[in-house]
Amino acid sequence: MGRAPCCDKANVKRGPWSPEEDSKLKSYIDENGTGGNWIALPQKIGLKRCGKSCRLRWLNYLRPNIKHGGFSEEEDNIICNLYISIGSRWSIIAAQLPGRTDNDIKNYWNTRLKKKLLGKQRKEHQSRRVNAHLKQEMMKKAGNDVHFMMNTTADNNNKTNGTTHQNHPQNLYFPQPAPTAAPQLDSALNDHTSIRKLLIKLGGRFSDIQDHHLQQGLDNNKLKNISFYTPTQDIPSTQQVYGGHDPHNPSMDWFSSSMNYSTINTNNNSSCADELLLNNSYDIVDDDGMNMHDMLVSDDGLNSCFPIDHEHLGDDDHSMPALCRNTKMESSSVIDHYDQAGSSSTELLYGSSSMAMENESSSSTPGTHIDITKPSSSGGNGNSWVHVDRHMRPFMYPNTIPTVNTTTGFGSSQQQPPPQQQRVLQEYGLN
DNA sequence: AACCTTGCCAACCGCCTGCCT
DNA sequence: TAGGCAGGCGGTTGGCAAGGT
Repeated sequence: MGRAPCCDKANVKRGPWSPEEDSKLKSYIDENGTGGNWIALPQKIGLKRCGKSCRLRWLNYLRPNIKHGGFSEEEDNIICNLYISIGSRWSIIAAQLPGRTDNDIKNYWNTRLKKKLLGKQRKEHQSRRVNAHLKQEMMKKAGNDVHFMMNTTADNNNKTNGTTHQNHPQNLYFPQPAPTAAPQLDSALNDHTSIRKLLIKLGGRFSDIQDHHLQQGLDNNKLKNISFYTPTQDIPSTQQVYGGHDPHNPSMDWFSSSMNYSTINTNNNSSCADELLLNNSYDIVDDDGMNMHDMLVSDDGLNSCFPIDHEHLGDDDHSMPALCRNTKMESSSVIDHYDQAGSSSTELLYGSSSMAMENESSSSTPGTHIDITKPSSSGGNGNSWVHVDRHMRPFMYPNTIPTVNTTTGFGSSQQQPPPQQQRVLQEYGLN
């Protein structure tokens, strides 16, 4: 036996609201408020509507300062960012967008934004496949013994600085061709996963990184120590942004709206920890110029990681670090190294003693190279180059944004969000 | 012109949560 | 402490409009 209905459905009107009904409801609430009882309200007004229906009508359409349609790019970004972090918690998302209702955002996401993003993803996917194909073709032509970048320490000082680092690393060696191949989405990916993968490429980060890596075959147990931290400094004062940080329950990750490859001042004597700016993400590009994925450097220098997207790697790239955990970005740190299957294999020594930084004479030269020395039992030097480019500092979310009460609509700046929402806001550091 | 498809979105449904008695 | 009730919320539906055939 189900729950009793909240009202007598036989005696209530359903369907679209008439202007008269709207007028009655609005004028009554303007004068009297709801009286804290939506169920009783329609009887007071003489409306043959369910109390819940009245509440919804008020919240979604009649209350002041409601905006409909015309979502801005910034709002899109915020919605995407929050969706990545907390999923379909529309009321929470709506609370961060003044004038927007959860219903509006939900509809907008389901009908437009999701498709818009998937459309972008198709283009990216298509472009990536063409790039990979071109790379293989070029490698065949060049021969296996030819390297695009020399990786011996002796060569480092002789390199011409900055000549290959000006733009996005994916463009360094392989010009971006016009897409010609038919788009092919990975049929194994469901809608949500596709969006998440796309949003990673757009600069977002998932809090539930376990899910992401599990999809790539990594052992969940190996990921327990990974933490992402939300930056807390250098918040742009003019940008309306939101967010939070809970090191034990990481949630609000970053969303970098664009790339900006900045300088990492490097010299042979400095440690990597000094040079890789904390709270920034970096592209990791292998020595073939292929973008492997992003690296995140946390605010305490710990728990950096290299979530490598194997989809971008060629067959010969699987020996590159798939994931590095508990990494302190300084001298002689050891990075756990997992292969694509998630098995712990070798460790990478990552520190200034084994790190030969490309000699960059000018601080305005974007990018740097970091030599990751792979220790071997024979003591040999298994150098391989990764290219590190700094992303633009992502916009971050201070905890100072007043919560808009979408649930009552009254005196929104005065009232607290309902308990459920308060709890979730607190959980995600949005209160 | 008629029919069909698609997109959009207002409104509803039903479950969950928290408050009150 | 348990049960009832109302609020809150996310998923889903249904109707309308626009576009396509």
